[in-house]
Amino acid sequence: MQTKNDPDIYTTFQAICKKFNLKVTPQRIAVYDAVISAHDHPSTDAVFRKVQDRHPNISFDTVNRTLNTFAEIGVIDPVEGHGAPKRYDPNLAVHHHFHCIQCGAIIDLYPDMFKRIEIPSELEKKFTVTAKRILLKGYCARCRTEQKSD
Amino acid sequence: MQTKNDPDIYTTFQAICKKFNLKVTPQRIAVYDAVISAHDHPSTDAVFRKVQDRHPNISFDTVNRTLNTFAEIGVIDPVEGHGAPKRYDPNLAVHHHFHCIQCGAIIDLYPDMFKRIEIPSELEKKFTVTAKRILLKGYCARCRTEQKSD
DNA sequence: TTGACAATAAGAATTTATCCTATATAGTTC
DNA sequence: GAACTATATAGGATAAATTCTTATTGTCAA
Repeated sequence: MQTKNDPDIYTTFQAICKKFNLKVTPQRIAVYDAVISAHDHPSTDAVFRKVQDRHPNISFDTVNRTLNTFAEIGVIDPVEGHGAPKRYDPNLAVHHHFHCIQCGAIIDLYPDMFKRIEIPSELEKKFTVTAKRILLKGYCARCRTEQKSD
Repeated sequence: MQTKNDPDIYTTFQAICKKFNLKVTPQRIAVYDAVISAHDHPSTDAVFRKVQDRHPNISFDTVNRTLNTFAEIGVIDPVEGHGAPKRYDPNLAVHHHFHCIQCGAIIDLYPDMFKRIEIPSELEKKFTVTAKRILLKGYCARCRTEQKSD
C-alpha cells in the first residue's frame, strides 16, 4: 500500500484521473490522500474529518461523492455489506454467502462446496471467533445477464 | 430450517420465549413466523411488509425491536456488515477480514494464514465472482477483555 | 483567455433505525 | 375467572447516514 509520504502519490493519482476522465481537483487529491493512506477501514465521516484538517471548507457531500467515484473506478473497495440496510439470516447452520454487488441479493452457499476453514491458533489467541464464513462477491445469475447485454 | 407449514413452529416459539422470559404476543409470533420461514435474507422493512398482511396495525418499531431481540437471543443472525455505515478498504490486494461484532472494527487478515479458497465450477457457471474472502466474526482483542470482565 | 463542461458547496430531502410515552396486553396470582 | 403487575405495543418524534437539487465555481482544452 502507498503511504502519505510516498512522493509518487500525486503522480499516481493524476494518472488515474486521466485514465477515467476525471478532473484533478484539490478536493479529490485530499480525499485520495486521506483514504489511500488509511490503515483502518474508514467510514465516509472519518475521511471527511481527516480531510477537513487541511480543507476546512470541503463539504461532506463532496467527500461522499468522491469516495463513491473511487469505489466505482476500483481505487478503493467498499467493505462487504456495510452501508446497506440491516438484514437477517434465519439459517443458523454453518453456511457461506454470495453477495451480489449489483442488486444486493445474498445467496446461501453450502459448506460442502468448500474446504474446511482452519482458524490459525495465533489468531484465536488474540480474538474470540464466533463465526467463520467464506464470502464471495460478484454478480448473481440475473445481474450477470444484464451486465453482458450492456 | 423450519417452514411455515411446520405444526411445531408455534410450540418451538413458545419454548424460546419461556427460556428468555419473553411474553408470547401475536406480534412476536407473526415476526417469528415471517422471518424464520424466509428463504432470502430479509431486511426489517421486508419483514414489516410481510407481517402487515395479517397484522395491518403492527408498527415498524415493533418489527424492528422484535428482530433485534431475536438477534440478541440467537434466533436469527444479522448478516455481516449490513446496517452499519459504509466503509472503504484502500487495500486492494487479496486479504481477509475479521469483523468485531461489538465495536465494529474491521481487521485485515493475511491470505497466507489460510488455505486457498477454490471456487466450485458449478458456482462460476451461474455467478460472476469478483472477490472471495474469508470473513471471521467475533470479539477483537480489546472487546474480548471487556467481555471477560463483565 | 475564454468557453464548455464538470465539480463543488450548501441545504433540503430521503432512508433507515431508534427513542419516548401513554395505552394495552400477557401471564400470574388470588 | 377477575385483578394485578410488569412487559409490550403504537405512533409520533428524533437521530444518523446518505443522496439529491441547484446555483456557483473551477478545470482544461482550444
